[in-house]
Amino acid sequence: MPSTTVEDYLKRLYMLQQQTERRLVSMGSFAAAVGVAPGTATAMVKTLEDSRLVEYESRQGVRLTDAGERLALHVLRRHRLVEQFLVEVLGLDWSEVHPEAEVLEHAISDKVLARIDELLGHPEVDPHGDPIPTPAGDVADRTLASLAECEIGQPMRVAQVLDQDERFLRFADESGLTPGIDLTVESRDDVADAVTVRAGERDAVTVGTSVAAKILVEGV
Amino acid sequence: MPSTTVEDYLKRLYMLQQQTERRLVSMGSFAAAVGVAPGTATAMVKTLEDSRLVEYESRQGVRLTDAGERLALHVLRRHRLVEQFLVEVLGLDWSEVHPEAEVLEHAISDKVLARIDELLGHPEVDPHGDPIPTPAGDVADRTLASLAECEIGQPMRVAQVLDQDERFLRFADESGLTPGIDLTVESRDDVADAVTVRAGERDAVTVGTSVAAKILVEGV
DNA sequence: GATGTAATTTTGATTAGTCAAAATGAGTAA
DNA sequence: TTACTCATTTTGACTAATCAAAATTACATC
Ligand SMILES: [Mn+2]
Ligand SMILES: [Mn+2]
Ligand SMILES: [Mn+2]
Ligand SMILES: [Mn+2]
Repeated sequence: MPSTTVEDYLKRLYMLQQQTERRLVSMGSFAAAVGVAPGTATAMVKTLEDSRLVEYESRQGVRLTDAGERLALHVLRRHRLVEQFLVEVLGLDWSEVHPEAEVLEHAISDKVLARIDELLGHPEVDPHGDPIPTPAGDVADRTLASLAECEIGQPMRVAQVLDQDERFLRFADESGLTPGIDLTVESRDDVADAVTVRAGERDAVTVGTSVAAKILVEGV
Repeated sequence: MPSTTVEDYLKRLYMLQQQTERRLVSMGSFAAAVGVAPGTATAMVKTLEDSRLVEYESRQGVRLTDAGERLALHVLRRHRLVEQFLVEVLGLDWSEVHPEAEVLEHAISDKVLARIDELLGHPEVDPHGDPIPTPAGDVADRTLASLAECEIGQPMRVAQVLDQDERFLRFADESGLTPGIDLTVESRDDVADAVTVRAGERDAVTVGTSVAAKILVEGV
């Protein structure tokens, strides 16, 4: 029933909300995230408000209602299950599935989604380690540290990579920074703005802090 | 690049053309097949003509150009491969895949399509026995007889079922009239407008001629 | 040839989604 | 207070896709 466009707006809003205090998202950041002109976002937010999918206070910001969040999580579930499917069943590379899923997430029926979920054995995360919401709309919230802040010298395991960019993901792959890989942070240099990690037998890899911040790890 | 709407118009036009002499399709039948008002079809045909996807002579009819046919066959290929995939890989029933494919055919990239094709072992027909166009746009044209006209008493094999309706397909399934099944036409009664067929050990099944005409068979 | 019918095209409107640019307003600095 | 700045909203316009209903036209019939 909701259009592809509406689904994308809601999904974006959900993701933005996760990073804001009081879940309130400014029109400016919303428009930028969706990739439309500010006035377009204002217009769309008003129609979403009419459909009771968001709450909106002029000049204050916008936030999802419960119905809106439910829908957003449903889209997110489709997106991530599709990504996992494309990698596990069709053998695509994790660096190329995001744009595919961005389209397919709007074309998968509940029935097909359920079959995919089954075929994959009800996975909890997608190829990037992003948690897959349950059909009921629950999202596991692990509190993960990033390579930029975790303890030095402790054995860690990569759990999640916070960037869908194709080039970034290929780089992460080549550097052995993919979900499931065990490693330790060898050193951190604030002046050089760099972090050095070692994964098993591999050569140590040094990356800038902004990249380190996108690799989330859990204790092992 | 072409919209979902354009893809559907072209696919429909291709299928209609197959049934007309000189490949010329009247506006009335085109509009009806797509399910829009006559004026809507006229408007769309004009924009398709601007894109050189169809030839159009006012009050005469419309026909695909080579470029239009190429595109139509590409959509048809996606549609049928998706149907086959849904049945073979995800285990959906052949009676329910058509509407799913009607949406998914617009959301599958060339890359994903190639992987699906590979995973399925390059099938030549979809679950209904419809031929799957090659990537180059070639369609195998078998000349099949239907149960309404084939020879009586000869061993035959069901090759294709010409109706995507869910209820019809469930009925065909229950009657054992699915692609691959061997059978013989026992008798044909013009007065009763009925055809009786027997498949292996099963009880004989009698159907009306209009149904018999939708079940295509090949000699075995 | 005149006329009637039915298919087709044209016209006028509508909805969803979008942008550019003008108008507005809330908060900051003076 | 008064001004200024920058985010936000409003306005006016556009495209794709659609429909209902009026106008046109090709064709068959008388
Ligand atoms: Mn999307
Ligand atoms: Mn992902
Ligand atoms: Mn379709
Ligand atoms: Mn089919």
